[in-house]
Amino acid sequence: MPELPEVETIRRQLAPRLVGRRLSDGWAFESAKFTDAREIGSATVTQVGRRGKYLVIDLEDQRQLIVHLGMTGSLRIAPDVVEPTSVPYLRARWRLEEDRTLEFRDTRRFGRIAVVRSGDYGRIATLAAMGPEPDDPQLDDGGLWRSLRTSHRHVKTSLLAQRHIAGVGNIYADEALWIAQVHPASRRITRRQADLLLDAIRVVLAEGIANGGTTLRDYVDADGSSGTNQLTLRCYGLAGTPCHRCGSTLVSRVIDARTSTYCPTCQRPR
DNA sequence: GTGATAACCTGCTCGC
DNA sequence: TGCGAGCAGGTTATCA
Repeated sequence: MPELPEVETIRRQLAPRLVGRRLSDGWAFESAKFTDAREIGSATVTQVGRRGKYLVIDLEDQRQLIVHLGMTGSLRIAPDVVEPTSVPYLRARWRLEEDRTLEFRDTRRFGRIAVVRSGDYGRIATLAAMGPEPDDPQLDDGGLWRSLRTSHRHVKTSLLAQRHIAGVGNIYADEALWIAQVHPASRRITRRQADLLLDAIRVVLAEGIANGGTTLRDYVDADGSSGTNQLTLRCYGLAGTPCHRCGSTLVSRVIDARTSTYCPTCQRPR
């Protein structure tokens, strides 16, 4: 389930292989989520960027190819094939030179592809309203706290909404909340808790990038390799095991339709 | 405008 | 062994 570290890992791998190369002959699986892939025509890649969990590929003609990997999406350079439908779960494909293709596979079809004029994200509501990147200085000095104060939702739900801070998903939210000792269902957090939470988010995302992402089941990078960050998780998916900090048993609870794991002792609700 | 909830989608796990 | 139900979860749409 790609979050910021997984998307950033893929971005770093794809950038040197795509910049300066021409995409052409886009093919798409028959779904409105992917058919924009056909709109590329023929265009040279000038930059491979990222915004939150979205890959943003700049094209020479002032357009951008936007790719969201959803839960099971992968983007990689692969050998060309005559018949795209013969490739399992292939949802989009663009030809590169030298009999290579850029292919997007997505088992569950939760991903999305869009081609837009540069910066025109009106069709992609989450991207249009995306909050600052985690390393953005505007989150410092209480910036995250002030933003979270505007919402009365559960703090974890706010983190996942992408409006207050970009790129955090279920795994890294659970990890950061555990480190900061904040209960995921808190509706109000203190300035100090928010500061600790911001630091924790930065730590877990940096670890995730350093470890090449978290592979629980589907995620692979642009080389088809799994990440290793799942080996360092402190909380996510560990319900029923002892808390590394206090020894209490971690518990799992559904909060706003998202499974959340936390320590009932370290992370007490306010 | 905000918050809550259902739907999308398919492979995997578990219980019978 | 085989089948069906439930679960996983990021985003969007809909409703209150």
